[in-house]
Amino acid sequence: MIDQKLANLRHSCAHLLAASVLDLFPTAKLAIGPSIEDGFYYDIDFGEQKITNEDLSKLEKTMKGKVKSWNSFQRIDKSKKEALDYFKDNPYKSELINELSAKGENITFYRSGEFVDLCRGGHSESPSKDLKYFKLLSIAGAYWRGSEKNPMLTRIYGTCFFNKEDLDNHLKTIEEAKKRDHRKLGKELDLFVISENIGKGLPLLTPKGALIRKQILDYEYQLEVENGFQQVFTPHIARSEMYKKTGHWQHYRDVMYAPFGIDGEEYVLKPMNCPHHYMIYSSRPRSYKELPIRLSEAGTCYRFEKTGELAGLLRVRALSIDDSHILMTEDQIEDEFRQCIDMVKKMFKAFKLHNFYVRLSLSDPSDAVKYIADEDTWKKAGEKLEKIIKDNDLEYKVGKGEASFYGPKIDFIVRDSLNREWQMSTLQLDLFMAKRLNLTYIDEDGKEKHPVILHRGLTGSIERTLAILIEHFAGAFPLWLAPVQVSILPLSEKFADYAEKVKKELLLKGIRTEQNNENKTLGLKIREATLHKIPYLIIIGEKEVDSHSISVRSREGKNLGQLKVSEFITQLKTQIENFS
RNA sequence: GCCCUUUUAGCUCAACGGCAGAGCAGCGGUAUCGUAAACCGUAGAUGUCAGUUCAAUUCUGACAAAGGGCUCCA
Repeated sequence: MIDQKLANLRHSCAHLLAASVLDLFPTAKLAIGPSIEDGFYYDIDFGEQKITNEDLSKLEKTMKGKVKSWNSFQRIDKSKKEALDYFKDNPYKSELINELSAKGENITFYRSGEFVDLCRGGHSESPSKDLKYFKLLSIAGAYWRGSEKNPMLTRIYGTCFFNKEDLDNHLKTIEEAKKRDHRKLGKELDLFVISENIGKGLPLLTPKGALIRKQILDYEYQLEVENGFQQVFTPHIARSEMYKKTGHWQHYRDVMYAPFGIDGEEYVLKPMNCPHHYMIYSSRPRSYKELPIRLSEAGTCYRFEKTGELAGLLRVRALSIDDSHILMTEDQIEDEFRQCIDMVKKMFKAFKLHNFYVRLSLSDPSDAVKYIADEDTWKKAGEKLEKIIKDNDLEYKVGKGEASFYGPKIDFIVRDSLNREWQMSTLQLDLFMAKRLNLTYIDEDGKEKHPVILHRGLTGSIERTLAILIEHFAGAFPLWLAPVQVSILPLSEKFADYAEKVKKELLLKGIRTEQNNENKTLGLKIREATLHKIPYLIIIGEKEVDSHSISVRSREGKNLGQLKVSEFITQLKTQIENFS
């Protein structure tokens, strides 16, 4: 958590920015300027004027000059009328004032130097002394009050610290983080490409990228087998009619691609796997004895994401969801959730992802059109999930309005290299769909009942997971995930034959091995392999050939000395098997 | 989709409105080498389409793609 003093400093810096903006752009209209996790921003309506990055340094200069006369922030209480009068030309402030007054809250202004702004307070006590180490970072667009129906304001982001060292460190951290950006590493390590000819948001996995994907899926498959899941396989399209029945047509239409005709029937690309799995369930009568049925598939889905939303592998238009649908009786809910939570925890441990949090995603009753209407069922489902979270000792935040249209969910959120949050695992409780599609089972009393459905995404999206893992490991994947595990570097062509023999031995034992016979110096070969983050290098020269051994070097630069091939294989195997 | 920014060779970067230049990678050779860059040679580019101009990589506009945000979301 950010301490209040720093937040106050940053908010004060937002005031300073706003005052300087008015100096340089007198007709600009201020909206709001809060402090945020890594700094602050101010949203401003510049009207017809355009502001560019060059203006940021001008603004910084003005801020540096202005702050010298800012000795304090003084509170000024105003009546609604006085306040509205002061901001009569500013629709944003007026809107805020009217709202505050409607809620019966006090209306306070704060003065610093000659600048006065509507503000609830929380400032630096001596701005002229403390407010020195700041930087304006970027210009962005942001809709007033976050709604795309409102006008777009210009948002200026900045950051601020109490001393130069903290500021420099922060800026350095941002630079460092850019180096582990999965798009940059994806190119450098040859893991995936996005071709303009194929289309945006449609990543192509290269052999190395595809290998990591396979490793992830193989791991999950093993985990699922241990937990009683069964794999299915389903096509990428389905009749539009199906989605009209599920309600996706009404609630999900804007991310589905336009339908196309086959034999006079209307079809769409599937935006999720649920209906396909349900139809497997309903293909024959089900007994309560069969439940829970856990169907699973890494299914590729197609979603229309707006251009501006696409981001490397983190947000794509064709995504593979490691999707499962568990159909069960009501009294199996707790056990199934517990099992899935354990699987998620285990998987996160295998990926060494420790920095994640849990979000209980509920509906937002004020946005009723977004959800299937039935308040009682929603309430019941939400309470059930909250209890499950508590029973499993998970710390959580509540995400109002984050639910799926068919039910609340437990989401697992991780961060990327730029500290942005991304949802990975998701466990969704669905008390609606079985009834709606008339999915049934015969219970012990001989009566037909509707199963409860748990939608489970283990990583959520394989593409996103790949991106998160690339950034998390900075490309240096643990041995079990590394696309190339060992590279053999013969000192010269003379040793290529012996190297070939060693390579065969490793390949035979399932170690992913490459051999670099290029006519290059050893130093260069080591450099290249290290830059490609290959976990182990085997160096072969006269010594090794003579003693029937190999020399091993790790990607960290450690010389592990000379050993027998069989010893090395044993070491690798142990490491691979005990990764989690 | 919207706001801001960017686009020069496979990659990283140069070039006042006046002949587009380098390093690495590639290709052809030479050296047969002991733990992060051997040496010589060679080929390769201004995102697309308009406009202004005697002259455009450079200025203007449209389009495309990419990046940072907003909205949305796995």
